[in-house]
Amino acid sequence: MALLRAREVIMAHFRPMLARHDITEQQWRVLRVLAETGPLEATELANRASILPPSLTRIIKALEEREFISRNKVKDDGRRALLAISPTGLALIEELAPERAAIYEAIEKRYGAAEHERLLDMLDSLIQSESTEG
Amino acid sequence: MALLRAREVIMAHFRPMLARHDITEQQWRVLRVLAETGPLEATELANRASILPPSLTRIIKALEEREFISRNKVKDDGRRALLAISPTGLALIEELAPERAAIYEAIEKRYGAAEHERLLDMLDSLIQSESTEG
DNA sequence: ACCTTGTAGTTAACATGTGAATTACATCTA
DNA sequence: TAGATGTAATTCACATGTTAACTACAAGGT
Repeated sequence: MALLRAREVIMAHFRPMLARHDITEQQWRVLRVLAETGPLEATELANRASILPPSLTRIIKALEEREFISRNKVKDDGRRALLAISPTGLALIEELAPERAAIYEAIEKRYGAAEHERLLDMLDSLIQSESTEG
Repeated sequence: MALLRAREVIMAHFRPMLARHDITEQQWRVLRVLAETGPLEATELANRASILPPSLTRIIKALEEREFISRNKVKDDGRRALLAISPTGLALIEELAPERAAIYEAIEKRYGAAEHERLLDMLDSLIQSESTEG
């Protein structure tokens, strides 16, 4: 599957950066979503980060232990909890942001910025066509 | 990551089929490669199926126990072994082939055959541009 | 022959993917 | 208000992804 291979070669560029800071790709995704979107409940966070609930439970636990995120129970509903990125977590994201941008720029330079954008559009279109009609 | 989501929505169509026959996506990929290419050594098989060696070791073990594949040591080199699909495994692949084709046709119908092909070309191009210069 | 280096596979340890079952809580309804 | 149903999150069991370490064998050099 071409999608699988494409994802591999792209992520290969980011792994060294993530390894240096001792976080996984998924933990990074969770932190980025929280940094960009603000506090979220677990279900919404799982959707936005494309992570399944069981995985998210474990990731939250790990990130909480390292104090990258905090959780506050929602009043009036004992099931839900609001997850928010902490100052420490936010600092990490911001520290990685320039490197992340540089890596994407390098990819665009090799592959072509226009091609890159067109590819993203096509992928979004594919996702839409499949997820709506199902 | 758009690549991740795209892969998810595509694979979602195949999962019910695979679950019915009690094989995983990766096991299916291994069997397909062996069916299409003929007997291979583990390293080559891992590359073609985009599976890492440790995973392949486990998958081979599982497929061997179910007698979907066979392994024969290579003469003159005690490290290598030739992996080949068995008649049982081949029968499974051939049984699934029509359904697989139908699913891809349905996707092309929704998404557009030309778009589909263009997307594959772009992905291959991306893979090339990253894996060669890396 | 011995030692070094390289290669093919495997094992280990930990994180995530995936589906099913379970818990805790909400809500609805009789 | 008790019971049925629905929802959010977790837990369980197993398969894979990922890196590092390790074993087994091969090839070369001394």
